[in-house]
Amino acid sequence: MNSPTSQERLFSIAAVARDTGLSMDTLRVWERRYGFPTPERDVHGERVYPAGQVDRLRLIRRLLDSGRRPSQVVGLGPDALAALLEPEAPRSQGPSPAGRATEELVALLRLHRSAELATALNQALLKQGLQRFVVDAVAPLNQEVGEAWLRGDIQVTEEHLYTEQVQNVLRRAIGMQAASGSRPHILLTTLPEEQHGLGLLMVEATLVPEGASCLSLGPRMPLADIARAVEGGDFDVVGLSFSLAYPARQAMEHLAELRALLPPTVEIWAGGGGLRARSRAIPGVRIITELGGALEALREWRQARPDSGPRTAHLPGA
Amino acid sequence: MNSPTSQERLFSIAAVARDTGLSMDTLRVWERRYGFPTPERDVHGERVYPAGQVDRLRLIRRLLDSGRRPSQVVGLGPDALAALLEPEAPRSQGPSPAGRATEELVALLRLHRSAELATALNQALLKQGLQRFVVDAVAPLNQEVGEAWLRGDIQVTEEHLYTEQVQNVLRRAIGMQAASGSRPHILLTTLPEEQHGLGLLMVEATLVPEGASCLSLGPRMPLADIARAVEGGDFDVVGLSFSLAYPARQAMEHLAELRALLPPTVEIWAGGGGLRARSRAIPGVRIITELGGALEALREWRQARPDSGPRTAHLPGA
DNA sequence: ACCGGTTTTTGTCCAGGACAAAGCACCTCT
DNA sequence: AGAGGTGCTTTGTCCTGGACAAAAACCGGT
Repeated sequence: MNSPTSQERLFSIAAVARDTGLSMDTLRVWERRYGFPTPERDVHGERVYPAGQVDRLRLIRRLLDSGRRPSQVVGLGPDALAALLEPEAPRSQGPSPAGRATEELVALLRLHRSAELATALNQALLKQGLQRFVVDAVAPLNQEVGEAWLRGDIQVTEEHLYTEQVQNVLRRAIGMQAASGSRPHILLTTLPEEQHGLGLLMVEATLVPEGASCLSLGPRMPLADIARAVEGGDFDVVGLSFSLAYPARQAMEHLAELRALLPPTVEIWAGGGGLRARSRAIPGVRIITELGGALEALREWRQARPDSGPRTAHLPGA
Repeated sequence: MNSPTSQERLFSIAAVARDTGLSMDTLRVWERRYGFPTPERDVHGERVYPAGQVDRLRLIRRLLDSGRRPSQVVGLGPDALAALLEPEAPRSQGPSPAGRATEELVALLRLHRSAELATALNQALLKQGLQRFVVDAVAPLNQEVGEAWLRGDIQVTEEHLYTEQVQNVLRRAIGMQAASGSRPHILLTTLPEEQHGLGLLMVEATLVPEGASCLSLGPRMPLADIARAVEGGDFDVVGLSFSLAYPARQAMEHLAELRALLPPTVEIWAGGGGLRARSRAIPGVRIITELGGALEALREWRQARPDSGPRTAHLPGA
């Protein structure tokens, strides 16, 4: 009860791993190789990290996520780290990457303005309609929030608040759409190491108005269970979302694995920022690089099976 | 493409850890101590688990969750494991613990009946009203689903589906309630190791109709960030939810830690199945053992500050 | 029957080594 | 000059086998 702020708090290696997203192995090997972090030891000889080093590790994590390599940044002092993080912003200096509306919404991302944020989101939804709302409002907001978080302009709490509010709006809107039962039947989920579930809702919000039957299982579904669900479920498509934070290498690997588990008649659509077109394509897996691509995939699927959907094409010609 | 089913699939230790919830350390130490699992080795000498052993590990995990100890069950053959899992059911043989309505809902928990499930949930909500819906329908359903999952009656996908649907219903209902802005201001979240976010929504759904201003940050918020949010946020209460799956020991520990971080004027309300009244109370932390307790806490808070809420008491007498 | 102390069980952490996959620079061939 | 291969460096993950503390189970005494 003395002075909780003055005496710096200490964290176990497991706690640090949780808070930073770095594995315990990585933390130990960095210490060995780069001389940072330099945890103290408790009575039992176990690593104990002061809060300052944890913060520094978080900065490093941000730099890694934005493309740097560990040898460049681990072991840099706090000031040097800050200097590296700053120049990120002006790289797209001209007209702000997101529209003005987006910026105004970001400004509402403070805890005491949550109600206003909800109102603004709902208004945008009403004005634009669900699909355009997702593409024109939520998607750029997502990106902006992500970047702001990378820069440290936004607190964890505010990022969570944002996620919650958008989720509320999207879920309500999706619920409004009557379940059509028409084809294709799409199973939506993410792989187990995915952290963010928002992308899933965005896809669902895009597809449901088109009359597709989406069944969302939420995030973090083991591969084997996806396969089992598809076996007994009469699905045409499995849709997967990969956020930017997704461990890049594993994505393709797991997709290939899943492809092997599913019957070839079931398509796999995979999308999201975590799938930059780095690797070559996997046969039988459709990579969707932007939100609109989901609509395109849907259209093509229906064209290939003209007997399925109730309202396949709007115009006979185009 | 030969025969994907005949040749058993192989999993890396990391994959098994993800799928079973056991840590890699635990998997290795079990192998050393109990002689199970017995993974093969790949070209590089790394452990490689056949699918059969992974399934067996999942069974073991269930038994551990239901109270057994590793020495009893690790190393048991598949048949012995199944025998142990079976007798769980008839223990509450009489009138089914959950009402009939609950059982009917559980029966809808199949992937191809998701629409019916949603409809049934919504009907129940309309009939009972939000608060009673949470207490009388969702809470027993939660428990029933949890038990069914433990017994293996329910697939992972179905459990996720349930969570998604209930979330949809609750979020919509909560959104309907106009934000009152009146006291108390409650910050709702869970600690980082919490897996389930449903409890949070249930609390919110209970409190919002009473005119409390709830701000939910969703699950998995680091302690430090909770403290930072409260500092600048004008909150009266921090509400935390602990599911049954929460690592029991750490709960009290972390609550004490959080209590030290927050100003003493801010109350902490903690509830959920993860807090069996095992340990002694922490001063300044209110442990809420059942859902109704949240309402009670709210009432007492307002009684202690008669000037705050707009509609504190309904009747002057009782 | 309950309670305090002792023993067993069990998960986590440690050190330090090894290696493959990814990234990167350089070089060659068309 | 660009496409593509080759070799070096970086980096995260996995390995072994040991140690130990917290929790659970046990046990004997009142």
